[in-house]
Amino acid sequence: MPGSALPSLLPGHANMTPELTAIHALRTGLRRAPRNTAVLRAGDGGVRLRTILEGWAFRCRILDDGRRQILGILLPGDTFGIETLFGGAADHMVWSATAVQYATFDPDATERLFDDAPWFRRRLMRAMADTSSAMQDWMIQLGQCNAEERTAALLMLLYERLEARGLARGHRFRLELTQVEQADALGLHIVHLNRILSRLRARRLIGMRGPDVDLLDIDALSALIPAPRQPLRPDLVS
Amino acid sequence: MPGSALPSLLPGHANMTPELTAIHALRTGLRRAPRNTAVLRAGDGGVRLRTILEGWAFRCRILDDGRRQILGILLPGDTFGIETLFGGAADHMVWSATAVQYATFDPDATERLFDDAPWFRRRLMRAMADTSSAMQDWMIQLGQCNAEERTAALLMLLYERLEARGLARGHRFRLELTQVEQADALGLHIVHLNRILSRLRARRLIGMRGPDVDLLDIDALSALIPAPRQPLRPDLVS
DNA sequence: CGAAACTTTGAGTCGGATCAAAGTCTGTGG
DNA sequence: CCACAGACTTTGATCCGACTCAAAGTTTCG
Repeated sequence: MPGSALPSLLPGHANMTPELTAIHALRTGLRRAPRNTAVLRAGDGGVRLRTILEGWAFRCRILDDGRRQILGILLPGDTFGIETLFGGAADHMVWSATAVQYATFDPDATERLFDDAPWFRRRLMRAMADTSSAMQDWMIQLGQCNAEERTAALLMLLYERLEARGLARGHRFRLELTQVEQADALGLHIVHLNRILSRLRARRLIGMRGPDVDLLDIDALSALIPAPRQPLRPDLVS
Repeated sequence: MPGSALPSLLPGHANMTPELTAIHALRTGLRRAPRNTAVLRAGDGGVRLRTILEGWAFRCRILDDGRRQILGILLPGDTFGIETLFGGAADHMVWSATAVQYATFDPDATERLFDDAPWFRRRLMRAMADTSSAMQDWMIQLGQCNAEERTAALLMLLYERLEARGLARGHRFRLELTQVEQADALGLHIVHLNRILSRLRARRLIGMRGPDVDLLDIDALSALIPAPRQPLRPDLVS
């Protein structure tokens, strides 16, 4: 899906373990970007590890002729730019969907901690693996699912992610993406997405008033989303 | 795209640097799997780092109702199962497209080397980042490109990857995937893929005789594939 | 030689894209 | 506070790319 549940690399103020304190110390800056600006550009070199503190952003790639695919949605608490830690330039761009606040990490201190602290390495690598896994979830949707399935999956996923970090409850949330952006995440044309949303509304599966989404019938929505095939239990096969 | 250009973790016999020798020492086993079997199952726990030595395989996910998306194609030299190094279970399955031979790595020794050798860590993380990047390449194709663009891109990509490791030349290669598999990689129906291939053949862009593919008109094929928008040069923008 | 797997072709349908235009919202400046 | 412009959403009408169903060829392999 667009949007992965990256473990936050930045602590709140409660539950400060030594590790979180160490991560906190890497924070060198707090930046703001207005809506609709590049927060990280493809090709940017150097270490640019960042965590969204407020607002929504998304990772995306753009083709020559302007077609754009949103690769993942970044919510408060999500970290991006991990790939810049290993010498590669950023391979995609991060764009703000709302005004955002994000924390930047000191490149040298981060690299040092990465080299010295096994727990930090594991945490980063785990974050990377999670992002990969989330992209795989979304690839199967893009390749195999129809517009309705994808749309339902996106809405459910965003709610779950927001809910998990206390940014939404009661099956309601504020969807901080325009329909153009949603369509680019889903690989659909806006007009078609709009009709799918109308249909879901007409069937009372969701309610929408402006950016406010209400998942009225979670069961029905879940039923729309195809489940992954349960892997065979490893101990039951050779 | 399905298929990433993973740096090989296994050396040939020429150019043995100390690092490659160290990696070589991690190899504990050589296994064979017939065509059409699971080489790595989703949910498999424990460290299962492996390198394809011979044959083709692919990473994939499957939905309840049988729909399958191929996430990446593994060629000789490609390493998979990196994500199993960080405590997570494998989140997708690896399936053999031909009979394959693959090397397995000793889990404990691998973890030890990972903890002790910065160069090894970087190599693995780089491999992971490359896989991610390749998946992003393919996501934009799945979401934004039509059947012809995707098909041309897949064929070109496979040739380039094979050519880079000396497994193909002269714009010819043996495509070791059935059309069903190609279709599952491209997110297309077989019947439609078959027609796209016929059309490319009729236009003399490609030649196919059985599994043997010949990219007859590289320029025309490249022209079909939309280019990524060049990132703004970082030094030219703020 | 026969069965199973795979490829190819035909005909028809449908989901989603495209083109066009009317509404609605948002923010900005007067 | 209002007016206006630009961005965004919604709806209608039409078209085409891709899917579906069906069946005939072809290859592969036991």
